[in-house]
Amino acid sequence: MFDIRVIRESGDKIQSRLGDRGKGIDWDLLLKLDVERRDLLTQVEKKRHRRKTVLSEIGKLKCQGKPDDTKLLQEVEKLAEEIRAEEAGIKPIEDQLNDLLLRIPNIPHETVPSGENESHNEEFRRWGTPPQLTFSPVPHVELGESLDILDFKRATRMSGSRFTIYKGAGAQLERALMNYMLDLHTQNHGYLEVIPPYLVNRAGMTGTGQLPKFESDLFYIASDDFFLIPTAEVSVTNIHREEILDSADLPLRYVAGTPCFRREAGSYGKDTRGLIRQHQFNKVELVSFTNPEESYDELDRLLIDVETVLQQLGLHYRVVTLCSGDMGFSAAKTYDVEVWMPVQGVFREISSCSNFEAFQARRARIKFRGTDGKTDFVHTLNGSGVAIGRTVVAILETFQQKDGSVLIPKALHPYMGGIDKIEKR
RNA sequence: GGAGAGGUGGCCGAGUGGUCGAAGGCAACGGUUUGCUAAACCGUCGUAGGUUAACGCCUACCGAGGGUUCGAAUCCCUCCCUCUCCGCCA
Repeated sequence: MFDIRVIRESGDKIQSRLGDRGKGIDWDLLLKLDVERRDLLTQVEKKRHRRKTVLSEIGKLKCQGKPDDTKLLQEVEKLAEEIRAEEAGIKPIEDQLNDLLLRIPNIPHETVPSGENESHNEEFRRWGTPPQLTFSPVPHVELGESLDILDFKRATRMSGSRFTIYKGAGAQLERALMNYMLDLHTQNHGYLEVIPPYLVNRAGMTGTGQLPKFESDLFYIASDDFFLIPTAEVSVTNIHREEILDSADLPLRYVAGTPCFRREAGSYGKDTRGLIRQHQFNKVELVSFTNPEESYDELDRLLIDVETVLQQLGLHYRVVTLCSGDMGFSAAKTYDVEVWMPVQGVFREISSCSNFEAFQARRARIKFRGTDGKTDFVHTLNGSGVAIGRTVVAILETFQQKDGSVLIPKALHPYMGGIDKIEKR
């Protein structure tokens, strides 16, 4: 979200930096509403001031036991009426202005490549090599079913498409990954583990940028006006909503392993089979709150923390810098980490690490107090560290053996109760 | 779900109709004093919006929204939240 004052002063600059992302925004209307609002506000405030003055005069007379001054009473009554009418005129203007502001996406950082879609993303670095298999790899769906660790059919029966039952070693693998990642980030990388709510209210969803624009992507509980979180980013970032943090406490780093719920509206026909795109999936999420001048260092750090997971698991991946057109609404800069999927022979997103700068902080009113006593908005960042379901896919497909079994990466052994291989039961 | 109590500045806490954006305390910050620390003393010390070149000035906010009144932190209504007891439940 942008400060209307900044748009007022340097709207042209913002417009040009937004580029294609700023298409469809009515800048003239924005500025017109801003002027209208301030004019009306000035008028009302003058009248309120006059009213206050008159009221205190009336009060003084009362206290002195003097008779009422009808002239003053009349003036106050007239002012009250005018104020009420003018205030009523301001409200819709403010609402409209606010709604427009909430629908402007964040400005890409200057280091973000410009481009319309993912074909313009830039590879930033690459780690490892694709596994050299002596046979043609089996897709994780068939592998999971033949090992009896994934059950898509029965899940569909009770919940529809894009749901899965994990069974036996499959469930254990999912749980092992979650615990391994949480331990890594808390013990080695200094994040504080939290288990946040999975249901949040409208204000929370607006704070991180899901609302008002992307309501159709969310599962909604109408009876209580709750939304299911599409990512722990929402609840963890909202931990500090409407707070003023102490600059000395920054950066604040949190990690949460939670289920995520996404309607996947508009993705019909995409990744319909398997674990890749689910309505419910588990993810370990990293969230940082930093001082503004430190946020890009923090993004680098966050990215490395995420990459450590894949390196320890021995999964081939690459990091891409998203171009302006492929970035999410709230992000100023995003690195996607893409893991190698041997069956499809492509890299698939397994983590997304973003710096939102002050975009979310402004919406959620998360500030810090500097040593000079002044307050300013923090910068927020987050990254998946990493998506569990897709990690399961990568492990199954990368470490599968000719006999249909799957080797478990060493890093997970302590979490798998001594098993180092998943075999048919 | 039922009954009751309550929501005031970073925290504690006073304030039941006008002079209250709000006493007092704690914490914090600046200063004086001082081997150091501590203590004492003085001062500063909420958020947001508008306006100004700036100092500043103005407006709003005592959970949220309405209402009563010339006037509301204070009275009334609705909602939200917290706490206690009961019910239910893991």
